[in-house]
Formats: sequence, structure tokens, C-alpha cells
Amino acid sequence: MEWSWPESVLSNRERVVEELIQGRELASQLSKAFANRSLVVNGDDGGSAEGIVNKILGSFVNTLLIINGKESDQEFVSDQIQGNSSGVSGGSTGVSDGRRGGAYSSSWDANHDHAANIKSEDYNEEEISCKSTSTFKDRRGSYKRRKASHSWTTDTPASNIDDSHAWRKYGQKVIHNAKHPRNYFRCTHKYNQACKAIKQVQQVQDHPPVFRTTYYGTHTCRDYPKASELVLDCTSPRDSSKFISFDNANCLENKQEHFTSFASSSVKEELIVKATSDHTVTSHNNHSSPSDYLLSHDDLMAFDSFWPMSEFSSSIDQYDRDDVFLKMIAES
DNA sequence: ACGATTTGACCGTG
DNA sequence: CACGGTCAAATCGT
Repeated sequence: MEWSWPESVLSNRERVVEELIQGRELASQLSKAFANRSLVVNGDDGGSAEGIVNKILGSFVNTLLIINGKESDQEFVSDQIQGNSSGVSGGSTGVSDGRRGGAYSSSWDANHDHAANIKSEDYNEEEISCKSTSTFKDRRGSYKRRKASHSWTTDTPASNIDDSHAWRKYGQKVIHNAKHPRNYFRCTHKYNQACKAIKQVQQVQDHPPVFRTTYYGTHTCRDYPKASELVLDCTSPRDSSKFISFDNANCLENKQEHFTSFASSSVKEELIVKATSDHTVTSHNNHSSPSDYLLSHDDLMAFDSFWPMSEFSSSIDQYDRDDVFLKMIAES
């Protein structure tokens, strides 16, 4: 039952999701930057609120470009980003091309060789179902080595930073030329909710201890305290122009309690964030229909659930998202 | 008893 | 063939 829709359709679809997720993560960083003034990103200015805002804008511009099929037009990209960011931040350096500064490489360069990187994300549904067959035991250790799926890295002084997700360790490996072993974690809900999120934690420095956590994949599970309550509802569900609201002061104001409580509980120590998103989306899922080029409900749910401690929540009612996306794409 | 962790085996990739 | 990512039986912790 293999469907073989054009890969570009699927890759674009997934890339849109990844771009949105990245934007959301950046938004969370921004909130942390506000909550914890000491946040540093990768040693450059990317940790400033302004820098993060620019990256967020770049991420969402990417999304629109992917949808429009204009992502290869780098002049267009630069114009869009710089124009937008200057309007918001009062004229900054804008979003870099992702290589400069090493933080959050953007999709338009990361995806030039996208077709060559079409590999399976480990544990797509096909593989899971395959493993439940008679070959389950025989395929022990079988996997597709991850190449460059959406990932980001944080450096922390402790290995057990609370990122508000439930992780389960599934492996530890001595890494060549590394002093410390690498630890592998998957989401606790990998099986009961088919959550694909994993992370790797490795100590990269002794004194002071620095633990590098690399996240792969996105949480599609819903295992965080009343996340739905964090979905801001201060705009009309039908107001698609505020689909993702980063500048809605009312929202932040109304949810200030949530904001501060999350920030204070999750940022316990000075957090040094090194963002190195190697932003190539990989997938060879072929079971989607062409209409899935528009984000599916699951994708949107995944996006919405991805960042549990994000104070910047989608202000859209979940039941209206498909409509909103249709409208957004049409408007773009 | 049950879930989490440990750890050696397995296997794909480069 | 070395390396690194994952599996799963054994073990541990509550």
C-alpha cells in the first residue's frame, strides 16, 4: 500500500511544521530571555531579545516561503526578513543566513540538498508497525541513522535540566574522542502516544561542568500540566490574522501568572543556550495525500503541544486551525 | 509488581 | 570496519 506522492509535497509539508516549531522554540527562548536576563546564545548576540525576535521572524518567513515555493529566492528571503525585522526591532542586523554565528541555520540553505537527505526519521509509523511484526526481535538495533533532522542544542551546568517533559533513558554510549559517555533519552510516551522526541545528553566540559543536550524531533505527546490552559484564548478563534500571536500584549498580560510561574520554575540556573539547529527535515513518509501539503490537524496539534512552557501560545482554537491555515496560505 | 535504568548486543551508515 | 544509535534482557528502585 505504498503511495508515492511527490517528495517535494511531503518535504515542504514537514518543513513548514519544522519551521513553525522552530519559531515556537525561539519564542520560548525569547520568553526566557525576558525572564532570565543572563541567557546567552552561542556566544553571539543571538541571545538578546532582539536577536531572538529576528530569528523568530526568519523562521516564520521561511514557513511562508516554503508554502509559496520561493525559499530558494534568497534575495526575496533577505528582503523579507530584514524588512520585517527592522520594522519590529528598530533596525537590526536581521537574521543571519544561519551559518554565520552558527545558530539556527535556516531552511533555505539547509534544504538545498534536501532531496539527498531524504532519510527516514527514526521511528516513523511504518517502522513501528514493522517492529510489531514477526521480525521484531530480528531487527533489534535496526534503525536509520539520523542525519540532520530538526535539532537544537542547549548547554547547561547540570545534566538534569527540567524541560518539563518526561524522558526515559534508553541507552548510553562511549563516544570516540569524548571524555564522557553520551546518554540517550526518548520521550516516555514514545509508545503510548507515538511521540518521536528524543534527546542526547553528554558532558562536554569538566570544570565547570557543561552538559550538552541535543534535542531531536518534536513532542507530539500531551503530557504536561494542563497545556490546554496555556493556549491563549484572548483572541477570537476566527481571527486568523493572529494565528500565532507574539505581540499580543493582552495575552501576555492576562496570562502573567502562568508566565512567571513557568519561568521561575523552569529556569533555575543561569542557562547557556547554544542553538545549533541543523535544520534539515528528513522524511520519506509516503502515505499522505496531496491535500496534506496543507498542515494536517496532527501537525498542528504537534506544533501546539511542542512547547509546554512557552508563554507564547497559539491563540487559535484547535478546531479552527485547518481553516485558518487554509486562509493563511491563501493570503500568503 | 511495575516502571526506570543499565548495559551488552545488534546493525546501519560512512 | 569503526562508529554511533537503538534494542531489550537484566537489574534496580519505589
